[in-house]
Amino acid sequence: MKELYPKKGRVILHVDMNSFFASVEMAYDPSLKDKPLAIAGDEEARKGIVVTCSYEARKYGVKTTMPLWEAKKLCPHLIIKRPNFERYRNASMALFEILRRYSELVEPVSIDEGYIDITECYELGSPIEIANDIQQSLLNQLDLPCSIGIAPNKFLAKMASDMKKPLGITVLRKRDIAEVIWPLPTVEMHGIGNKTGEKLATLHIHSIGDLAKASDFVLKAHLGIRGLQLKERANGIDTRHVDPDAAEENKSVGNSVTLPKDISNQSKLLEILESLSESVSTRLKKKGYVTKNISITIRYYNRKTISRGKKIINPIVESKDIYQAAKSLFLNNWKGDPVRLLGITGQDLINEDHAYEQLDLFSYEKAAQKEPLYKAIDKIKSKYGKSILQKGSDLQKK
DNA sequence: TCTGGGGTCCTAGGACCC
DNA sequence: TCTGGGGTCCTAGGACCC
Repeated sequence: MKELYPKKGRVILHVDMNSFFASVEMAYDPSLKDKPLAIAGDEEARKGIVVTCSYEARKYGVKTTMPLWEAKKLCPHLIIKRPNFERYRNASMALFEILRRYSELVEPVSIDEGYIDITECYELGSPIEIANDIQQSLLNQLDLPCSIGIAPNKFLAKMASDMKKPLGITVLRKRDIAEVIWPLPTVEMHGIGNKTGEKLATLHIHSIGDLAKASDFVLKAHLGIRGLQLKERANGIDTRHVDPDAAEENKSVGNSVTLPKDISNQSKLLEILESLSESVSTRLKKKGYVTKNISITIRYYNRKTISRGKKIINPIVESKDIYQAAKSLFLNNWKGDPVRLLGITGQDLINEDHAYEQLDLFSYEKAAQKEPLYKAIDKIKSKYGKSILQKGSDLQKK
């Protein structure tokens, strides 16, 4: 790893697709081009918020997360489409394939953005030429527009890609920071949201420049170590590497639904938990995980939201086991108030190939202490299937 | 007329142990 | 007649991002 990152400076690109979902829809149906388009859920089912919208729609003031009724008021002829995530995932895979033609060091960050380390790609041209080439390729081959930031590190590349949209290419050097970045309000900074912005304002820190010069002591006291990190970023310092494997591993897999109407009926709520268990189970299996921690989320009629979770000794993945855990969490914590949203998340994920190692250490020994060996094995067999039994018989030999 | 769904990371506080 | 000071693990919640 070290030889990949010698002392000399890096050249990092941040590629950020422009209004990605809307652009994908336009690529599928060119008649939508140059029209005000919003991707949004079903209003009747209380999912009517704008997920993404075209630049044409933005001219009317339509914005992401805006309720649909408000967007329609601003732009009465707004075209509305339901999200089609399979389409977006396919487009996403295609675009990262294109990016990997330029460098192996591609790190997807989300469905529509990623970093590329092109430090070693001098034979492909200058950084600006490479960025241009990437932008044109995505446009010609996928009909998808993007903005690209070019900088010596991830943070500055990210800030740079935000500066010109759509179809921008922006170079941000260390020496430009004071002029370009420092005058911006703190909330413009990646990593600072409204809450932190407000907090900083009470400390008389309004611009990114204020943050860059703020006292370590004050930042540490009010924001913890995160405050010191933000200050470093504000000074253009960011030592994170572009890691192609970063997005490979999941830390959690969850599903949630906002209900079309608030529900107080227990058996209906349990039915919903059951179907959520199935989708979480399916997704865990598809990704090859088992989980050691199930948590549920309950959002009430008044939007008050709680989460309750518990560790599970024996990793699980079957939907009936997930449902079992979710159901008991729910019954132990729900007091009968109308529910707006339910969710189930599996955390503490383990690759299924490693799951039996965990079994060896925990359930197997524990079960064996309390009951005859054959019974313990039966139990494990019924829970985890034959593949585990084979590992179990290996154990027996020892 | 309200405010989706998928995640990650961090932290505070309690339990527990030495 | 007073109750230290670590460390770790776990849970719940908050902030942030796309």
